[in-house]
Amino acid sequence: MTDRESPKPVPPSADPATATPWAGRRRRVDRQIKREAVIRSAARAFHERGYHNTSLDGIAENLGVTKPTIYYYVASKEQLLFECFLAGLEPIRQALASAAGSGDKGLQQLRSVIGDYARAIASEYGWCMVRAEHQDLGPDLGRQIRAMKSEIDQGIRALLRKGMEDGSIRPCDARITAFAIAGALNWIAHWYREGQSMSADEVAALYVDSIVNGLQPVVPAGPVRGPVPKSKR
Amino acid sequence: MTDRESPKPVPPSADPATATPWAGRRRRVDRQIKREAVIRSAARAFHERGYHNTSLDGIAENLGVTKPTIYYYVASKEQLLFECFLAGLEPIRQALASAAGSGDKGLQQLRSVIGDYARAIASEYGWCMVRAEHQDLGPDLGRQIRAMKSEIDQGIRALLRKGMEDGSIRPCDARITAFAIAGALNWIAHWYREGQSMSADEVAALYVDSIVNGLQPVVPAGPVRGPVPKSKR
DNA sequence: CTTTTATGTTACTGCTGAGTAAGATACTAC
DNA sequence: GTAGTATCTTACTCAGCAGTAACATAAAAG
Repeated sequence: MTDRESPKPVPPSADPATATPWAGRRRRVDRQIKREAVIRSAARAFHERGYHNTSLDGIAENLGVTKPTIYYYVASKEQLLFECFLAGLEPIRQALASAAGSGDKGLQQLRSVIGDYARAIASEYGWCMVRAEHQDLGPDLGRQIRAMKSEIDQGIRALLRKGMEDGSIRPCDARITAFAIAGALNWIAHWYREGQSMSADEVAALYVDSIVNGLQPVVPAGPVRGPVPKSKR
Repeated sequence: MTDRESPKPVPPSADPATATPWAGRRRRVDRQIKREAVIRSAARAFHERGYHNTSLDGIAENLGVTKPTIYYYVASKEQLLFECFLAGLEPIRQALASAAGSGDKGLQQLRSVIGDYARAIASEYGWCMVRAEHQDLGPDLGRQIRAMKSEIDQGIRALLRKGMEDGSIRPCDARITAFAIAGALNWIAHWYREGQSMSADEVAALYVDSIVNGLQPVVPAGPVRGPVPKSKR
């Protein structure tokens, strides 16, 4: 057949996104780095073709490697999706944690979380974080994912309630509003592509504005509170 | 129940959701009805287990039938997903069309669309409408789905622009805002389940409120000309 | 009753892709 | 050098499932 001599001609990838630790001849590169490269490559592939339409052979090929190598770094395809999920979730967790650390009012904390959340979803792992389904993972990992998603949800609801208590957020149904906010943000994974017209920061800013201010032409109920620097006045 | 004398006596099967036209002994039932039952059953299964985790054998079993029968009514699994998508999309199309028919201002039209959209997503086909991926369908059907999704998106953007022109909607980025609105609504498919605490109408109303009014404690600048209440502070 | 057609079934095929066993090769340590 | 180990490959197995062929039966038509 077309079986030429196949001494793997490693493609010297220029784009850091396609870069692979298997580029050079060295074999003993930090294991952790290779593992992360596997996860990263998987995340990109899942995002592009969807989890079920992505084969491990394909992921391996993108890395210039064969399938068993994947298994050398990761236990299973499920595990791989799970790791991608974790990578996408982590920044969101941190966003909630750091917001809680500030002494700001509820609305201001929420603004900060929404911005960070938007940037996280726009990242490579955003899609996996949004679309990792418990149905695709065994009962054990499935439960874990559900728990973590719920944790984020509860965090947003808590901020909403806090804002309602301190008067920075108008009274609303915390459950539904949290769903609406998360949904709006999660959807970013469906249309945003890096390197297109808008940067993640720009998207984040517009989302904050959109969610916080809604659609109506409005007048703030009072003088701008809190640490709103140099912009107005 | 309120099931009156119907020309189609399907005695057994209590829950109308699980009802199947293959219940009785009669074979010659309206073909269209059976076809719709297949699509409906598929939609439910896709929603529960995900498209790729659902086998046609399973769908058939739920209907009390075997797989080749499915193929008697539908050309392929892809086609089946496509039909579910169409069933979910149609009400949204109608919502946009009927809103455009009214003489209302942009914001009011959008309110109406958001409500109808929310109800549509909460329906059985909502999940399929949101989650049908062009990657799961061949190039032909994939293109069609993309086109229709884009059509909805453009419809929402048009309403936003209209509202901005007639002053009923504050100035904003139509593209991003449309994405945020659609995302918030689409997410309903991920958490809403019929027969739980909230009806689709209640959800729809809360979504309209949330999207239109945002989070800030505000006072509409619209018809009410009165001074800003000093309730706060 | 006989023929035709609509509707279903049983019993397959064939492919794709996850996961594995066993062995090869390069790196490190001694 | 040689032994030991980390890393990667070739070459499989095996199950699930979309899709099909060929046959069966009920209803309608003549």
